[in-house]
Amino acid sequence: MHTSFHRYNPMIRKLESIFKLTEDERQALENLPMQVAVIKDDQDIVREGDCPSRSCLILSGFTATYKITAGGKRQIVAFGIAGDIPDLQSLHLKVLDISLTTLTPCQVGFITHEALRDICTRYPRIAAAFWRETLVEGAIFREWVTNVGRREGYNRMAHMLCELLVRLRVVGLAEDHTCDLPITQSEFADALGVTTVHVNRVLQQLRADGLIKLKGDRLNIPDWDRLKEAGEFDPAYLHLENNQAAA
Amino acid sequence: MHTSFHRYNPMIRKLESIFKLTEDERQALENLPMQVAVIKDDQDIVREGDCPSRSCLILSGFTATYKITAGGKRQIVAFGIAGDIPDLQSLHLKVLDISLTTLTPCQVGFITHEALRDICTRYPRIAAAFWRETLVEGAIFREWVTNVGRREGYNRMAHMLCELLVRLRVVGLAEDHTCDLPITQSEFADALGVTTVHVNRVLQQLRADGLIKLKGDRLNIPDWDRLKEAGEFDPAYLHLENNQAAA
DNA sequence: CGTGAAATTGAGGTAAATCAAGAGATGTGG
DNA sequence: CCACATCTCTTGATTTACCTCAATTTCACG
Repeated sequence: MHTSFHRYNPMIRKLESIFKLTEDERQALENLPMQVAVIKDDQDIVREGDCPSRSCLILSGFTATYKITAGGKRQIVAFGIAGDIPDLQSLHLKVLDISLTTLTPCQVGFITHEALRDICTRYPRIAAAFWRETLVEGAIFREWVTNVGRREGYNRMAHMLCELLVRLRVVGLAEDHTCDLPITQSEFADALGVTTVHVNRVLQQLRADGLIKLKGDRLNIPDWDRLKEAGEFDPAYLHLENNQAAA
Repeated sequence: MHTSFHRYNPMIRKLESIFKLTEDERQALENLPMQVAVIKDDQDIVREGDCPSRSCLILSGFTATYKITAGGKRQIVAFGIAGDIPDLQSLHLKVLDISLTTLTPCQVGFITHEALRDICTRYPRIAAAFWRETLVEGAIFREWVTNVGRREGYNRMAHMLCELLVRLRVVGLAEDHTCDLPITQSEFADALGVTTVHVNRVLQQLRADGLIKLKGDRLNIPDWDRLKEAGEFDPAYLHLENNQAAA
């Protein structure tokens, strides 16, 4: 079925960059029952405290996984892009400890936990691949702790931009050193643990230093090596194995 | 076998607080081949970049999972206590993105990935339980990002102490509101993304406010409610389900 | 009882927060 | 198509939480 192949493209593409799927496994993934929905921007998909019975595959658009502190501040703990399943954890953790929102209009596919459990039982390698996905997600969290805990604003932002570009490359959403990046400065602030004002100043500095060109939703990185250096960025934690996107 | 039961106690105890293990499953866990080792304090168990062929179950003692930035700063991204398998990720992620060190003398059990894969194949519920463990670990990382990104030193430290106490309770290493906590101020600093000096000042403030008593390795929390409030601590992210330790 | 690690204290400096205001964008409805 | 609201970005002035540097004191322990 061409349509269903197309739908799953970003996730399958990501899995195939690590595992060689058998024809059977690929078929099983393509035929996973999925309810596709189009969601406006700034809409919560699930909320902290929910007990969802399905998980959400991002087909297009950007999402943010976030928490609100008792003091009312928002911390974004992850950005989601095409191919990600940001709440896959809910397959094994009953109550959600995070909220998930769209940053842009998104096309998402809801897959029931039942269907996911079923495919995991029948295809242990797919189960391992999903497990692995959540482990990579964990590795990214570790890097974020380090980024927020031990780097200054300037380098922190540089690191974030490096990560986003590489992840977008993996799913074919970046050509070379350019990509669409519809994330506002205030959203970056919530992800980096700084204020909007500071994000603004740091971005200006990065521009002035010739490390990035950022205009509207469009990011271009004229000097990848220097940006990587500024962000102390080593893509090893993304566990892309031999994927060229890391280069 | 009494000895092997004893060895696995902390991990099995943790799993059983969530899953009801069948006799079969419990036997399989107790019989997991494990190479027990005693390790001095401040010894790396594995290092970033390693490709280990086994994972490490902590039987006793405290460990830290950390990264070193290009600038030479250390960020601790997790504390490990009895029952944890801090490098279980290496089962599916070939290259380690973190280093693991002992903070105190530790008794650890090395379990080969082969043995782990084998038990996961034969007991899918155990596979799910291990997967779940790594998901809870991920949830803790998310909370740490939030803690470091959005709370001030004082509240950040309060939060950390709350988390440690609850986790120690789960494995029976805390009575009521008291526990052994052999973590130095400089280690707390590396975990919280602040300096040792600042940790010291913040701890003094917490003591002065009557929220904690901390003398040497011994932590006592005279006013749990106020400490929780200061740390904005809600144990939901630890996903303890009905475990009393969360109370 | 000495010795090194851990904890503590003080003084001065800085990255980033806060507060406040304005300038572009972008979109909506009349 | 313009008026108006709203969101995002930008800039400046001031404040502060935390850092840096540098001693000193306390403590654990062989």
